[in-house]
Amino acid sequence: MPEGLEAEIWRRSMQRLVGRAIERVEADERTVPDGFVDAVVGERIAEIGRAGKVVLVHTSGPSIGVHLGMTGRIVVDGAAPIERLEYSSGADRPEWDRLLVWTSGSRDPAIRVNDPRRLGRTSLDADLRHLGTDLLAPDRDELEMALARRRTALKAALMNQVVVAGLGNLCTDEVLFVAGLAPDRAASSLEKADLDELVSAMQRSLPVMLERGGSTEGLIDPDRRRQLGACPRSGCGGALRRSTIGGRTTVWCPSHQR
DNA sequence: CGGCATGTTTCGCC
DNA sequence: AGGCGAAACATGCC
Repeated sequence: MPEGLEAEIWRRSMQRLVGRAIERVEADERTVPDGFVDAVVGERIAEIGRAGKVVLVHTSGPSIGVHLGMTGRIVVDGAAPIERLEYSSGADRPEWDRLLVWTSGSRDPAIRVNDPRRLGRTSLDADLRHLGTDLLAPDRDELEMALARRRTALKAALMNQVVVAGLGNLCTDEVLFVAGLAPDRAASSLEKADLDELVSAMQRSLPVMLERGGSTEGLIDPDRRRQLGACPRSGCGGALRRSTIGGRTTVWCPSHQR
């Protein structure tokens, strides 16, 4: 579920936690660093941030980085900002809880990270300097330089967090679809006009998906990813295709993406 | 049962 | 040396 858009939704929903003190923490030792609990108990939550797909809980002590892997989600004060779990039943079983944070004056955990597949990780003061331009505020020149030095397919480059922080499989397919760029093009083959189109597509499509609820809310939605069928771009008349690019299932329209 | 899944890290090969 | 693709990781679901 989590790409940068989901992380942003959780970041916003966690603003209410600012100012509270962390009173108790339970963590799955396999998904947090050594000494994690002792390092954060007693600290006050100062600010909630985001870096790409990572939700950052800045405290009066260390900064906690929550990465949700493929299937993780965050429940805030007992309420889930994102209920829908596309690739699981949504059962939300207690044994899938990986991190529980209780704060002053709350009965439910203020933060509950639930992750069936356990590919998510929690970090302390992680070095985030290697991340590329953010998916919700793309810097055209930075993106141009990053893409120019890649020799992979365009899609693989965009999903690399060093190139763009926060883009995952679904958002990348959506952005390329809107931009009219083929995912299997060489990343370094983009011309000025292609770059403009790519940045514009990110600026137009990602905020809309964000407001609608996340990565599954684009034109290339989960139903189309399964069923394929006609290209949803008006006047295109092409047919969606499924390919493997950059090791990931890719849905695109060879008719208008070039 | 086989295959697939919104992600990252590791390994081996250029 | 550094970057790339495939495999590994871990678990649930169709």
